[in-house]
Amino acid sequence: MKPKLTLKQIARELDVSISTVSKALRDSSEIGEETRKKIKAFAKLYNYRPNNIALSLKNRKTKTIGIIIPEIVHYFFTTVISGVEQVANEMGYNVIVCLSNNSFDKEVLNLEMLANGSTDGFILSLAKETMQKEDYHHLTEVTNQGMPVVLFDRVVDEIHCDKVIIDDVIGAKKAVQYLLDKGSKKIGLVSTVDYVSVGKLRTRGYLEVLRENNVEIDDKLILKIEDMDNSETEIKDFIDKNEVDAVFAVNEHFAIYAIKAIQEKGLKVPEDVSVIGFTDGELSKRFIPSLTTVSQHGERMGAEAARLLIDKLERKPEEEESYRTVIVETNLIERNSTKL
Amino acid sequence: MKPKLTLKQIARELDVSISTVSKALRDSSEIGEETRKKIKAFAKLYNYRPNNIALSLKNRKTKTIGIIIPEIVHYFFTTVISGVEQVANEMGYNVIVCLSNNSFDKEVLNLEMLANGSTDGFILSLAKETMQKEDYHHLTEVTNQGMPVVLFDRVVDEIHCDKVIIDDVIGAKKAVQYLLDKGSKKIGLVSTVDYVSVGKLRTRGYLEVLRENNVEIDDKLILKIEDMDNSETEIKDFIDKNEVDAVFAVNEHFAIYAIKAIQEKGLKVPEDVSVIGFTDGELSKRFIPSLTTVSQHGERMGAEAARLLIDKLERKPEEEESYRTVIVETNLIERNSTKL
DNA sequence: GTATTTTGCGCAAACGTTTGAGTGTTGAAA
DNA sequence: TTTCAACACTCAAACGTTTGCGCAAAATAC
Repeated sequence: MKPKLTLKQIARELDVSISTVSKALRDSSEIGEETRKKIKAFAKLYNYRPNNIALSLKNRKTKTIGIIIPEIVHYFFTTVISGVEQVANEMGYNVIVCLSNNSFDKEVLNLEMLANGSTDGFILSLAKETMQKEDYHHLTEVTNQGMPVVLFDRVVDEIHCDKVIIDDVIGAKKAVQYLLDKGSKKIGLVSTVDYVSVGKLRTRGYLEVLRENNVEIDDKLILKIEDMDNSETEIKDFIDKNEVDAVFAVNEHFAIYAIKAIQEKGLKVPEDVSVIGFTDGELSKRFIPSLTTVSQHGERMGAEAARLLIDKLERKPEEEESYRTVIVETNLIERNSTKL
Repeated sequence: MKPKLTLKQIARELDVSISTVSKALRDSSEIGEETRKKIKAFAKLYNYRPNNIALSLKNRKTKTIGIIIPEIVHYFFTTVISGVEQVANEMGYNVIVCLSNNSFDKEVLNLEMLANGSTDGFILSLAKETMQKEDYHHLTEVTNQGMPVVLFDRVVDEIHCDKVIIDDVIGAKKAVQYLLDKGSKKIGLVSTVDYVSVGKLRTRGYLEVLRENNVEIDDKLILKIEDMDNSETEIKDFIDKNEVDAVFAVNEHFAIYAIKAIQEKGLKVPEDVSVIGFTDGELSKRFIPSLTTVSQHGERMGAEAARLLIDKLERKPEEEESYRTVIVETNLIERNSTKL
C-alpha cells in the first residue's frame, strides 16, 4: 500500500528541489546530465506517473471529452461511443460517458457536473424531453463559457455549434425509392411523432419520394407512434387494418414488429410485403428474415464528432469561430426483407 | 464568453478575501449574517459552481468511478453500465467509461490513465487477451496503491478484490435441467474455448447436470468455438453433422446461429429441437421464435458492483480489508424456442 | 587576478479550493 | 480602566504540477 509517488517525494529522496525533479523529467536543458539521469532512473524504477488532476488544474485543460447520450442500452449510441473513443484515444483524450435517460433534468445535471472542470468539451445527443420542452439554456450557457459542444443525431437549429447528422431525408428517400423501384405500390410508413426530429425528417423523405414519383399519398398508410411502450400493438393494428405491399419503418424495432404483424396476418415477408428499417443494428443483421435497412454509420458519426470537437479544442483562440455541420452519408443495405 | 466564475473573482468583486467567500458559501458560522447573504446572493446571481478539478486535488478524491469494459457494442455490458450509473449517480458519483476492446495493452493503458488521479476506484471486466496472458500486474499495482477494484463477469481468482458474478454453473444447470425435464435426450452444447471463464463454467454446469441425471455424455455433442468470426459456419457444420433434440448455447448469437442451422436443415424450433441461450438481450426477446434464455441481469450486476465499490471508498481506513464476492442469481426466462 | 559568461540548481507563483490559525475590533464583565 | 471573550474577517498552507526568474559556483575570457 504505497500511496503513489509524487515529485515532492522524489525530491526529498534524492535531496534536490521539486522543480529540479520536474525539469529533469521533462528533459529541460537547465538540469545537468548527471542529476537528470539519476532522477529519471529513480522515477522509472518506482514507476512515477504525474497526477492528472494536478496537471488539469495547472493547464486548465483536462484532455477529456464528455459524451452525454439519452440511453446506453441502444445499439446506435454504442457504436457512436465506439467511434468517439477511437478518435479520442488516438489524439490523447479520455472519454467520460454520461446518460441522460432521456430526462431533461438529468441532462442538465450531467452537463453542469462535467462543465465544472471535468471535461474540455462535449459531444451530445439531446434527450427526448429536452426536445419537447425546447429548453436549451443549459447548452447555451456552456457554449457561452467557451466550451465547445458537438451535437449529433438529435440536433436542433436553436443551438449554435458543430453538428454531425445523417441526411435523414435522403436516407428515407433512398429506402422508399428502392421499394418503388421493386414494384411496390402501397407503401406504409411507421414513424414517430414529429417532435423527434429524425421521425419528422424521415417522414418528409417518404412524402417527397412519393410526390416525385407521382404516387398518391394516403394518410391512412402513415402511422405515427406516440407511446413507445405500446408500439407493438399499435403496429399490429395498423398492419391488420391496412393493405400494404411494403413498409418503411423509421427504426429496427418498428420494422420487426411490422414483420411479426405481417406474418401473423398470414402474409409472407418479403414475398407479399417488403419491409425496410432504419439503423443497422444487431437485430437487422440477425433477424430472420434479415432486414434490408438504411445504415446510419454510428461509428463514423462518433469519429466525425470527436474530430470536430478536438479540432475546436486545439485551435488557437485567434482563429475566428465558425460552426460546421457534417452530414454522414447513409446507405441502403440490401438483405432479405425486401424482394429482389 | 465569460470565463467561469471563481472564488477569487467573487472576492475581488465584493472586496473581501477568498476564504471569506468560501466560508460564506459553505455556511460557516465564522462569517457574519450580512456578508454571508451578500456573497450568496452574488454567487447565485452569477451562477457560481466550484471547480471540480480543484476540489479533487484538494480532497484527494474525485467522486468518479472508472469502468473499463472489453467492448461497448454489446447488450450485456451496456446494461451493466446502466446499473452502475444509476447507483453511482444516486451516491453523487460520476462515471467514466473506457473500452479495452479486448486488448491487453489498451486495458493497461486505460487503467494507468485513470489511476493517475482521474478516478477513486474501478469496476472492470477483463479483456479476453488479458485472460489469455494471465498477466494481472496492472491490476495488482492499482490495488497496491490502495485503489479499490471491483471485477465483474470476467473475473479471475488471482486478483484479490471484490467481485460480482453470476453463478454460471447453476445457470447452465437450470437450463439443461429444464431441457431434460421437457423430455430432451440428446442435448448439444455450443460453448467457447475454456480460457473464457464463462464458457468453461457453463460447460461445467452442462456436464454436471447430465451426470446428475445419469445421461451419458457424448463429446461429439459438445462444440467449442475457437474463432468468433467463424462461429456461424462452425455451428452450421455442427448441427448438420449431429442429431440433437435440444441445444444449449452459451450466448445469444450462438443460439441464433443454431436455430438458423436447424431450420435450414429442415427441422423446426421448438417442435423438433429446443434451443436455450444465455444472456437476455434484444435479440432473445425479438427473434422469431423468441429465445428461452438464462437471464444474466446485467443491470443488477452493475448496481451491485457500484455498491461494493462505493462502500469501499467511503469506508474508514481503520476498518480492516475484506473482499466479498456477490453472486447475482440467474433465472430462466421461458419463451418460444423450447417446447412446453 | 579580475570580469564575464555559462552551468546547474532552487525559489516562488500559479491553477481553484478548503480550513486551522491568527488578528483586529467591539462590547461586556471584573 | 483593565481583561477577556466573542465576533468577523484575513492569512497562509496544502493538494501536485510547471516554469520564469534569480543566484551561486564554476568555467571561460581578458
